[in-house]
Amino acid sequence: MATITDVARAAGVSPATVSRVFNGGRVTPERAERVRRAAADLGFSPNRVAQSLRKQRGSVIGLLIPDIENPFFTALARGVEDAAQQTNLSVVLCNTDEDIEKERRYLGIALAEQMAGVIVAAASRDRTDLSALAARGMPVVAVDRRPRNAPVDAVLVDNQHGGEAATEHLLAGGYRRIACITGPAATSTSEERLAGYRDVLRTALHDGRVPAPPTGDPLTAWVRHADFKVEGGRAAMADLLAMETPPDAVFVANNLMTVGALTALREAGQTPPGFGVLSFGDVPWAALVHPSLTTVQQPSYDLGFTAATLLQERIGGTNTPLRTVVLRTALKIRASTAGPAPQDLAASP
Amino acid sequence: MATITDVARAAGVSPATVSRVFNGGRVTPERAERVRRAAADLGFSPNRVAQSLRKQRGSVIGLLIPDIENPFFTALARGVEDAAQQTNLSVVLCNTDEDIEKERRYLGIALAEQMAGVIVAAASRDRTDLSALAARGMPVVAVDRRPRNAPVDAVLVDNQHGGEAATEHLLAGGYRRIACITGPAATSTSEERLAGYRDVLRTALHDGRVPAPPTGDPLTAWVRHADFKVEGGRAAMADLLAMETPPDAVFVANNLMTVGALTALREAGQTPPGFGVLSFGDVPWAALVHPSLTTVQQPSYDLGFTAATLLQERIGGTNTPLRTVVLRTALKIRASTAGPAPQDLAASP
DNA sequence: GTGAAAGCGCTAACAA
DNA sequence: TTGTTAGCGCTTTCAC
Repeated sequence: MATITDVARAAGVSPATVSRVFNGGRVTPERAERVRRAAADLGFSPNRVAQSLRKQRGSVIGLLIPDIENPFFTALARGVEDAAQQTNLSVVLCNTDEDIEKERRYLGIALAEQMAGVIVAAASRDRTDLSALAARGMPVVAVDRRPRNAPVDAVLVDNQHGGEAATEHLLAGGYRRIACITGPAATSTSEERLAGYRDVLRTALHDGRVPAPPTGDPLTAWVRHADFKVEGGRAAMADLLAMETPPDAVFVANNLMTVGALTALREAGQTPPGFGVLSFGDVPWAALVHPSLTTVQQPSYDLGFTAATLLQERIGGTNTPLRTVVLRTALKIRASTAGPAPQDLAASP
Repeated sequence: MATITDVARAAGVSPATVSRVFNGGRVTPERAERVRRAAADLGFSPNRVAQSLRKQRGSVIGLLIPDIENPFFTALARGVEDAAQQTNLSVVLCNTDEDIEKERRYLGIALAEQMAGVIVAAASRDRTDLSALAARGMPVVAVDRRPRNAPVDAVLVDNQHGGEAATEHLLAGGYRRIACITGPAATSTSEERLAGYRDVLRTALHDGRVPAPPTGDPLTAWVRHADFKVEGGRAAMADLLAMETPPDAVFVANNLMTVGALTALREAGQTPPGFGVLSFGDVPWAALVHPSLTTVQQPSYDLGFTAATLLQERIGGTNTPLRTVVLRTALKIRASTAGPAPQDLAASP
């Protein structure tokens, strides 16, 4: 592998000059040309490791996501990658598996590899610790999920609003016993979507538009926390269906749990829209699901693209105050929430 | 950030001793303990960039895959990651997008970052160029797809056999006009799966078990090449259905194209098993697809795990001759190939 | 505009 | 077993 010194010798200049040619320093055109030719001849390409060591900063950005098998995050990753192309930073994808320990390890690696910056969808709102990076002055952008008390830029969606819109829509469709399957309580997105659900439901209960469940806190009885995975969604839905007074619709807080919930419904012989189903986030290959699913659409790609853009600004040295960008979701109405089955309507008082 | 020199000073030893403590050199227990304590106090963790520069080899392995949005590859990636944990190498995921140029860039980065090794699912059988890595002595393992003439270890599945089993099964189910939607001709997996289809079909034509299509080469008439993506599968299926004598079953060479093909079938008012559908590779969230799909199951996770294991052996310095590991696929029979509709049976002579 | 020289943090060869 | 020393390939003063 040719080094900068080899090129310098071949071009009859000093290594410093070669470096300048490749980094936009001032060099007379004639010598620059000689250097470039020599470099091409030798197949030289600068050693990024040496560059990183010397500059105390690499040209890789780390992207920490909790579930590489969730299409939401792969779309987000694509957004990050596309944005990163612009500055020829490369992206390292790290799958944290919703595991705080794995996440901690990867953050350590980011530090040890002197990465240029990190984009993180935090495994936990409270336990994700970004302080070491901050201390080192490494730029960090939080994406999708907001870690508490971390002094970082953030790119999020309007989760609460999405949760509200979803629940309103189910109410408007005639459903009266609306359940919610949300994610881990330690995740900001879970809680915000749930909060949206609760706010709308509270009002509806107050108005008398909706009956209270026979037992328990009406804002809790039909709520289940799961793990954002398919199997978790299935189990939660099965649990809801086994209740004495089961719900007649469900708002599911992410795409994979919706897949699980639909499976459980089918096993129980229920189908939308007789039983209403609304998913936060598009279900992958939803075209194959019948009936088509009403969803709160997430701008997953843009989430990634925006985060990478902000990060690159910081890496470039921007000193603006911390920014939080909130991207809009949109309710996409399809068939799965068209209204409860007639017998259900008759049965409700 | 504390350096090895800081730790050395704090512990009253030389930097070399500190290095030895962290790399398994011989150090008296007492001093080793002092070093460890000092390191802990200072929050020291070795600078991986400096390590890489000095050792001329990093602790990152590159994984180049053609489509990060395909669950087959994300499962494979998980396998790689899990295997890599064992030697605490980290994995950089690079999405080449089936684009030979992007792939070339990433291979260059692998070199410039002095990665420990590379696992690659080649974008092209003929045009993927691994020679620069070979020249540099960087270990490489090909996974899923075999690049031609590259002197590297490979981990593959028995594509041809899978294609044969699939076609046999459709024949046995009573389908008589079996189409094949395969991937790009430049990809080894496409061609091998197609070869399996053709071999079985050729025999069946010869035996007279199957009628030749009215026009064209019987081994080509019902074959379509697409791009391994959903939309490509949809278009290919639509094209097949528009034929004067359309097929009555299809063998689709990958999971995403199957999603597309199913969409096209639905649009045309056809449903399995009346129209037989068999997918090479599991369709994501297949549980939601009705009827359930017969598939050639791929060991995607193991593909990745095995590849990473081989790679790590090479990185460790194994000098065994080149190995090709072929993993078995398994035909998983479900409902989508249960046999053609009665009227079709009646109609065929 | 150019080159000489120092040094980023670490490890490996050698000497003690 | 331990320390000293050199150097991985690059960028960046600093002097010219």
